[in-house]
Amino acid sequence: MVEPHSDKHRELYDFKSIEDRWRNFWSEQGFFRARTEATEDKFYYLNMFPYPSGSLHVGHGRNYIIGDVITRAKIMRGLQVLNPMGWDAFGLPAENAAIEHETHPWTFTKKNIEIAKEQFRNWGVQFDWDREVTTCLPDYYKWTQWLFIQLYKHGLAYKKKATVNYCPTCDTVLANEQVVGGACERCGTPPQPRDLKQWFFKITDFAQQLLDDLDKLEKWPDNVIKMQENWIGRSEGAKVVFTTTADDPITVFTTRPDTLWGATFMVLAPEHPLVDKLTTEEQRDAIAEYQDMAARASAIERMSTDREKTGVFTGGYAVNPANGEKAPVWIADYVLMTYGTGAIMAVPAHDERDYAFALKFGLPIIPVIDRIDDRAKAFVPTAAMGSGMAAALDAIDLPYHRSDAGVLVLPTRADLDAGIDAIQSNLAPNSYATIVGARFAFIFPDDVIELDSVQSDREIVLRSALLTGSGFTARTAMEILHNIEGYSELLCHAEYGSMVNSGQFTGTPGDRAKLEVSEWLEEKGIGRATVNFRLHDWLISRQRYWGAPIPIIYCDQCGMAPVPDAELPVKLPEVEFIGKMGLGDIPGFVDTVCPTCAGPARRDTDTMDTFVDSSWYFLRFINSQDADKVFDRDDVDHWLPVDQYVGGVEHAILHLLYARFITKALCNMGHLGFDEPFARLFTQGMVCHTAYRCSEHGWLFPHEVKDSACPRCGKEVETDYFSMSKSKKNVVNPAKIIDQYGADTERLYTMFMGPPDRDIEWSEEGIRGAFRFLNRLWNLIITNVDRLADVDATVDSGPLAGDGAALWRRVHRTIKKVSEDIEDRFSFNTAVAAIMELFNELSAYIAGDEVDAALLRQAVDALVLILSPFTPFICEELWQRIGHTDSILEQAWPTFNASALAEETIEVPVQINGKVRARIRVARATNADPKALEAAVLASPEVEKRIEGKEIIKVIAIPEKMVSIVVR
RNA sequence: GCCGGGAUGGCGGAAUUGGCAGACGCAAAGGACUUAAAAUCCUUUGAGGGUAUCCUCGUGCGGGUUCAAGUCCCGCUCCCGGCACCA
Repeated sequence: MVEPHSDKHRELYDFKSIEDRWRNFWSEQGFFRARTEATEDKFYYLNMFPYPSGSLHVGHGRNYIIGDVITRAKIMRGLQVLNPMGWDAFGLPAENAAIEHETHPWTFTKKNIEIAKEQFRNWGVQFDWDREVTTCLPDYYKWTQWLFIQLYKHGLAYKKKATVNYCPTCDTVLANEQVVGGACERCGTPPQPRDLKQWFFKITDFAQQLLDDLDKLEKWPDNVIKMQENWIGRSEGAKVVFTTTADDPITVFTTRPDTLWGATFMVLAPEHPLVDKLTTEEQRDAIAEYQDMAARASAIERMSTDREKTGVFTGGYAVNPANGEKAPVWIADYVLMTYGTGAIMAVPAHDERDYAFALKFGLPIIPVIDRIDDRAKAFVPTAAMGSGMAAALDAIDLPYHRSDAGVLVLPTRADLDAGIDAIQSNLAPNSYATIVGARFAFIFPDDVIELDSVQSDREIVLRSALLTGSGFTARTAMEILHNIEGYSELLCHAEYGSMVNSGQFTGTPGDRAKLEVSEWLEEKGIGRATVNFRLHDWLISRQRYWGAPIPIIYCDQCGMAPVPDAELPVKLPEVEFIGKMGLGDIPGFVDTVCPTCAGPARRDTDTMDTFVDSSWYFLRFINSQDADKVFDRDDVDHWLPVDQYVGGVEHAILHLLYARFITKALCNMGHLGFDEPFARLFTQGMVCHTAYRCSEHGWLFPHEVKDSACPRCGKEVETDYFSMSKSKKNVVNPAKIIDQYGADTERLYTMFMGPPDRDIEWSEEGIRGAFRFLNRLWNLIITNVDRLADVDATVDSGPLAGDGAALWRRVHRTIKKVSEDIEDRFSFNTAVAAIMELFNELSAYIAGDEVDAALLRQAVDALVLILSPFTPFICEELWQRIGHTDSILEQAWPTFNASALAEETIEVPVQINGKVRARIRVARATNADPKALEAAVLASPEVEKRIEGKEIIKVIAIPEKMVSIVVR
């Protein structure tokens, strides 16, 4: 380490005064003000804008510091950078806070915005504040309403009935997130379902496009792409129409039209509209009771997947169009009204759920798809073993298991006939055996009955009952088989095998079956191939105050009409205290005049989902100060798509899907020239911290816990890592860190602590490490300011040797690495590590005997420049101290000299029999040529010694990598 | 259940295209400075053995491919996330 001559007078790293000096500098200089009309290469960086809920913690900081690092580097690259910020300010928490404090939601929101802005300033995180948007202000939501009207005019916004959760105690509609554990989050009352007419956006029109265009998003994380795929949930199948005992037919969606012949019953969702018509008088009470229970159960919560199947027979029947069989119609809550048509054809032999249901309620199960693995099992109960059975089975040489209960034979498809023959001819009188898998049959002494139809199912049950006598309870053949040990895995499968027991389609191979049946359905006019999506239309109506009012007017004479553009925005009424009510409860709000006939009319009293506000804000930033139009088409086309979008993975589905949908919709309408809003997406991980919890008194602040005991009851507290949140009392306040160590230290540690896409634990020790590094950096440069004065940074690398040459190479290698890590790899932790390595080498070099002044200058300049995006305050200060007069942001990002990357002599590891045994230095030229490299290595004394007296089998020489020698 | 992602020293993590495992930082131990402590600086630090120059083992587990595997293939275990009775 350097021994500075004037140690006692050395200036200490006074981060407070340094950071105060530069805190306003960058924004005052306008470095972060993007010129909309600029023609240089642009870079639109965007962080997901926050909901202003209170002060931000160090975990939030991670998000914005990433953006600040990237944009500072891009500015130095000479790009026209746009990094705007705004507030996703509508929503429930503000409304709740307003209710709690008896203030207006805006009061709460405004205060939080001020706090957050000050926090950004303290972090040194810069935005183009001239473009700030706040979704709850009329100059923004005017355009949210404009967007609604555009969608309405293009048929993409429509009204229909939907169920909401209504809390009778609070006398208000609850948002889904207000229903916690099946009860109102505030009063604990179970909510009641209520049907209201509500607005929807027709996102399903874009389902296929939203799915297809995921392929375009090459620079999105795979997991987000997958989540969106799952959410859209495309599945290919067919719609099939079943006639019924009521007048109306039942239409079902199935992904397996090839299993139609096995559809032995139908199941409707309890709330399916046809239930009423199909229900017979005898069943009416039972059906009503079940419907009631289902309605309540769905409100209480989705139960786990593996709960027992329940359901009730309606008394009505449908007709299977494939084989004319009567299929009883049931209702059950495992069929969802919200997917497909709300009705299914149940194929119990090839669907686990239908199988369980059929078994429980005694409905016939007929296999119609062959096994693809050819496995089969035949069971002969001990009582059915005739005298010759054992010998006969031995004779055909099949594997079998014997137990007290009987013999379980394992034939393959080829042995089936021989096996059945052997069993049948050796059955004891009045007994039977069974076979399942590649073939389903009951083997009676005088007959073999295949389980191939509902009739044969009945016949089998009758004959078995006769032979068994009293105690026989099975209602179906499959029920008999289900009770035989060892059979269960062969009774139901969902593979695509050849069709069997399916009339003229029997024998159709599995890879064609779906298609051929679909075509046949279409020919017969009883169905057709259909694509179904899990994605539903987007319900945007909210019965709340704190949101953008839906700009629709209802007139008794003229019907429904949008508010004319000139009358936008429809402002939220300014009322003192809102409480739990919606707009309908505010006197005077609904009253308006009809835009068509000027007669009295009513306003829509709902507000829009806050996801609508955030589904287009990235467009508004381009022309946010334009009061006359939402955006300028040319400007928006130039600046978008967003080059880099960064935010939490919790928005991987809804926000990103809605933003993509709105972009596509606006593009279709001709408002935009692009149809994907975000070219590149990055989702950062959360910052976790220890949280303390007492089983009795809940979450505790760390300072409350002494000797891991609860301060109130003395009980031992549980500790675990959780992402920082106020409710878990484990947030780290950046103000405290900044006060103690400075913003640069927080920034450096935040970027250094781990890969940015992963969750990570905040560590107090880590912070001190970052602080120590900045102190070392400060001390080294400040104590060497004299040596740097008036030196030109142009290095003549020719005469450099030894440590000098090594440092020179390190400087250039580090520039390359840090550039790639920041701009391409999103690997800030390794960029910081590389800078630390450069610093360590620089320190050692300075402490040495010979110091090349130009090299020192170049190294220090480069170090300060490439570190500056991470720690802008200290770097800006040092930059001035070492004699520069311009701001760092006016400097070009340093470039590396390619010739500096390669060393003159390179150390080549030598493996002998797979283990590294030596390292040989060879010249660069030698290393480039495999032959020369091999020769040089074999000739080296160290290697010679190692392989002496051994036979060389093989030598692999890979230039730039290593040499591997195989000896014996 | 299905779909993603992950597992590397005491800890956070690095190894970018199959090529020297453990960069960088933290923590710990020893030393220097100090009356002392803190701060700072120096040294050591995957495990085991020889204690020198070196050898053996080692990236969740079990196999495999290869001159060479944290990295590729097959089969598991555990953890995290998403979806979940989706027909």
